Amino acid sequence: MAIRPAEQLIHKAAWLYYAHGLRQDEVANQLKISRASVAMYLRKARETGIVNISTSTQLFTDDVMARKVEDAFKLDAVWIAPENAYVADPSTDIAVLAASVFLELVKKGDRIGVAWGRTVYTIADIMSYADLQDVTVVQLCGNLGAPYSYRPDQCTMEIARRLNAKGLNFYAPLVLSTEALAQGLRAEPVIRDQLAGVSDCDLALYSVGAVDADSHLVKCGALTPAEMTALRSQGAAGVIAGQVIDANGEVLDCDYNRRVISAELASLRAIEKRLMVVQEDTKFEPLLAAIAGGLCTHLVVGAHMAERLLDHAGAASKKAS
Amino acid sequence: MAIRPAEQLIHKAAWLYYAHGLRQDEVANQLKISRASVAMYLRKARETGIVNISTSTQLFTDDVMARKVEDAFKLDAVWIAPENAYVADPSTDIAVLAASVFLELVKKGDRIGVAWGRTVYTIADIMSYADLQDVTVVQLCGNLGAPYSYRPDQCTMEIARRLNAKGLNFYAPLVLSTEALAQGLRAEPVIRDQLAGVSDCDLALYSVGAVDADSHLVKCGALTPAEMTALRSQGAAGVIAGQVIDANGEVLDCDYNRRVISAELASLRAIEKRLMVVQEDTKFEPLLAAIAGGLCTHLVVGAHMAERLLDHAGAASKKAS
DNA sequence: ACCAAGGTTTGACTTTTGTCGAGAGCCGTG
DNA sequence: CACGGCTCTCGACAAAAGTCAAACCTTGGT
Repeated sequence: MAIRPAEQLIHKAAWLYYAHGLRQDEVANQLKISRASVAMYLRKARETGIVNISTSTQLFTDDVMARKVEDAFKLDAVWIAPENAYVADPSTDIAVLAASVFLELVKKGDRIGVAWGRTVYTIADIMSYADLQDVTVVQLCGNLGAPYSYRPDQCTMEIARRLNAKGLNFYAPLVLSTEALAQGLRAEPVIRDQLAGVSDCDLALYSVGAVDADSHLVKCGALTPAEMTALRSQGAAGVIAGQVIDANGEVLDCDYNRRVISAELASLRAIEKRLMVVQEDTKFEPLLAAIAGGLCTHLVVGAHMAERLLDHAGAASKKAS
Repeated sequence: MAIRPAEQLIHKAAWLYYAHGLRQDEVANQLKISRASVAMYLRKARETGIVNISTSTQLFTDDVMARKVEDAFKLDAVWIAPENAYVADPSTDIAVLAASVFLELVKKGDRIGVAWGRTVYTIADIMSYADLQDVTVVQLCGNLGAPYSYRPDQCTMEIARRLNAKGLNFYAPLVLSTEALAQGLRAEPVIRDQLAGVSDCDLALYSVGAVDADSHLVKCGALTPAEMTALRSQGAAGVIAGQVIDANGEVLDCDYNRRVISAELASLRAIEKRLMVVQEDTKFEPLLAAIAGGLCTHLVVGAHMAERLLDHAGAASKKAS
């Protein structure tokens, strides 16, 4: 930096422009710089989180359907992204909504647990910047080998960066080749502390993975397609933070899970706000499993998925009566 | 309204524009309306608090001076508005800052106590809109006769309006002619409940009044200039929520105070965050009194006032040693 | 002392946004 | 059922904001 006009000037410009409502050229005059610079500073201010532009996500919770889903599944809050595309790329719609919701849920001083996956990374990627103080973002599960780009540590770091928060990574592989080694690693102080700290989180952000050949676990090489199929027949219904869960949302008793380094589901359940985001319609079963397991208090889904959830709940209650 | 496109459309437009980052003409296309309408909706969205643009007030707390004041007076947080005008009208600068700070301190579900005065009204007036849910704004003290425009109920209502919150007014005169009547009124359920509810607040916003002929109490006819002078010689040092306090920040034992309907200082002290805003440099003594009385945990002042505070603190500590 | 690299600043240009008055649809009322 | 009064809507213009390449410092290395 030249003479580090950075922070100070950016802040002043942002202040005059956004708080006082001056025009850019007025700001330029006050600060004795060119209007072009002001424009640039303002962009930086937005990118740094010095100014915060957020839009209320009310509309998406106020929806009747959202209320029904809340009631049917006893969730604290549900947001439904209207599928009836009023936006160019509907697939990012859920992510944009999720990012807004996330930012609305975060408070200063919070500790946030973040899992991994395409969904989470997409959210991180489009999330706007904020200036939360004393926020810590912790990684919920071990890392995966290189080939894939939505690595747990990347998700954690990226979100921490956007929030101006501290990122707490831990470097252990997500899955090891033997159970004994996994146990050993889990006992390692660095790892143990990290995992123990998960239950102290105020907010968790994750998605749920499908149990099929398209799963990240397969793509990353943690499991072969064949193993995945086998797990499925053993009752696997979804993947949470790298762990395979059954239809009740409990850890599936299988060799793979015993070799995984990740936060225990009990720790996750101890987190007050568990924000789950599901983009793909194909993840219906996994989502049901996650909800059944109490792994989600706050939910962001598309309209289509919401309908399926309601249908399911309706059918279930009819059968019960 | 034609077919009440209001909420829904405004919200969608705001969403596409601010969250998705589309341009106005793109939004117009999506929504099948003209760009001009979009521009109008967006303005409404901002005015309704559907979108929130806030700028961090960090710069003003990060200041060295602010830290010193915090330490010297044991305050939780201090914001200093630089007097060295880098803005056209420096007097509103403090108010703008105060409004931002206020919005930063408010949380969803909060209960907020608001006093009255020019300062408070100015803040309310320039405060941007927000969409806080479940916020209640309560009036801290009785009302004043008509002539003056910064009436307690107006301040309360205006702030409530900006926040999309519920305003809780109570209609009693600030000061009565006899002590007996005041006592009677205070015992009245409507009034008593309101006053009792003050200590449940999470945040208070007020300024401190001067004890001179310019005081609002005089201008509003609650006191004559002569009475004010008399109070001054009895030890009056400032005015908080309509009550006269002495240099220690305690209620002055005088006839006037006994006739006032207002929140007790003890209730005010029970409020976690007490945000005091002082615009005028002449209110030095009153401010000292308020601080001494523990009536302020968060403070917004101008640079000049901050200097005087520090000088005072420095002198006091020197004398002590 | 000179040069290259990196970042900042600027003026000129383009795109985007704000605004205004006119027109159009809807309602309650006489 | 025609009439103001009302708000919403639109097109066109003016204003403001965004962008870019070039000029310009500052710094650190050679």
